[in-house]
Amino acid sequence: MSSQRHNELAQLLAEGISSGRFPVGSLLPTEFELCEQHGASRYTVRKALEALQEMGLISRRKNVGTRVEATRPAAGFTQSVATVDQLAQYGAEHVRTVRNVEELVADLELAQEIGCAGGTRWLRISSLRMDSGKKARPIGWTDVYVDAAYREVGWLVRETPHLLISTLIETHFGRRIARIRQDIQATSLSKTLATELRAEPGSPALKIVRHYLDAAGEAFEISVSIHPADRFTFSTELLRGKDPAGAV
Amino acid sequence: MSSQRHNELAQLLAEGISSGRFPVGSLLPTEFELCEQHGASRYTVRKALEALQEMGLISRRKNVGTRVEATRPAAGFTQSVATVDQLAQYGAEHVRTVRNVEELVADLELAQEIGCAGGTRWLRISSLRMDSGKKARPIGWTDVYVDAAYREVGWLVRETPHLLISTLIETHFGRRIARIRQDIQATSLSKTLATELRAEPGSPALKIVRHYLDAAGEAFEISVSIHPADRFTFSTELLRGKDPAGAV
DNA sequence: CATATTTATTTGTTCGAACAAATAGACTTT
DNA sequence: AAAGTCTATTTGTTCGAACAAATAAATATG
Repeated sequence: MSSQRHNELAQLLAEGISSGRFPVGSLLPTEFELCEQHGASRYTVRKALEALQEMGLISRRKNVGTRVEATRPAAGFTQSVATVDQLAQYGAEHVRTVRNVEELVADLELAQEIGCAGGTRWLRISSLRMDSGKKARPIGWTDVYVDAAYREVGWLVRETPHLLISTLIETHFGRRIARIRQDIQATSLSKTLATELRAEPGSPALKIVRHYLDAAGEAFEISVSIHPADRFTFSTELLRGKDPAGAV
Repeated sequence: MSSQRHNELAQLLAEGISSGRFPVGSLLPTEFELCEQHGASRYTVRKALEALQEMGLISRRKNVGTRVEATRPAAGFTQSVATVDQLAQYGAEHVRTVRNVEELVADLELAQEIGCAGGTRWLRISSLRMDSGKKARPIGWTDVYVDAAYREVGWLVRETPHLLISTLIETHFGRRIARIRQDIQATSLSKTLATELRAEPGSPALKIVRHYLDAAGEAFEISVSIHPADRFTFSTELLRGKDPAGAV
């Protein structure tokens, strides 16, 4: 599999670095020396060094050489989400069915659950997430708490069952999401929710709480989603970033 | 600055892609064709394609060619994780206690659970995650499946209870993580796990499955973590990126 | 007709060679 | 001694060539 020459070499060197044979701050042998020492072409040597460089283990400068920077990779991974829909993992095939819209004041229990100040006013929009088609059971229940100033979305929301509420607020009120905080927990289904979702009471479920924050850090929308365990998986893909600009 | 041949070529091709001249899903000219068309060596062409590949604009397969995957590099909201530790949300205050190391062949059930091919060989390292201090109950159980080729980590792992196994593999074997896929589900605790974790059997728990993939997309490590609902919340913060390339 | 087998195509890996660009260190000049 | 110049060294870029590995498509085989 990975027994290509440059992979082997990279591994060898990485080992030498982590073992301390090539201490941080010291210089590795030059490319040509490495060629001789390992009987490899310069291409192979360079490809191996390239890998170490991407891991952030070494840096290189002309007429200086290859300097050891770290004993182990500390590179960054990033998740990239193009749209908020994508974050919520609701595609066009998922539709919202609004079950209840209600204005309320956060008591202590609610404040605790969604992490807001007690006594604040919210519009709560409760809805089922359906797998657009058919008779299938819903994939989740969502309570969206919207800053009471935007109570008009309570109307809009029924007309556009495929749009996310956060999108509605962004487009209709111009309040731009700057940051989203997302907490994922396991929980078990309450009796009332279980009947709505046609699932077993007490069975395990995924609970996702999202805070939509503006640039000032104020949460103007908070959503709480409950998904029965067998109907929803939250998937994330993290990619390693380049950052050739040099190390931290 | 970037007037190297391969940089120019990369830019040219990226432009062709975003303009629609090379639509998503279509195939780019073959390497040799690009050589002729642009009077460049194959090395130069490949280096340009490499760059596009890292941007996620293209994918490549032998005897198929170079397929256009996206018109522009993904942007929008990004989560940034500096280290793999951070992703796992294990800080220095969390320590691993290895409970079992075992080599096994994936049967259908396991293949299903961790999403690998049936019949593949793995080394399974089972451990408890402790809140470094004290008498507190463990925060989770982790089964790490490592490509059987790296069975030696079975030893290393006991000597360095604070290092993540993925880090061990990167430094000792030079196999670089390019991508991490993470699936989060709700589940309920089995009897055996419940006793290990000193929790109620059948109580809800968070199950996190991570695939550590190399550049070729092959998973060389898979971890399955189980956290009792009340002891662990998975938190994520997404920031809106700039993306001057134009909006969504 | 279904199943191996072969073949052609395309990307992946490796080599050897040459010149370019940067720069540390030695050398020269003022 | 300070400033500029040269030079040797080291990484960076580019070329040309050859073979390996994967695999889609064509062909042969049962």
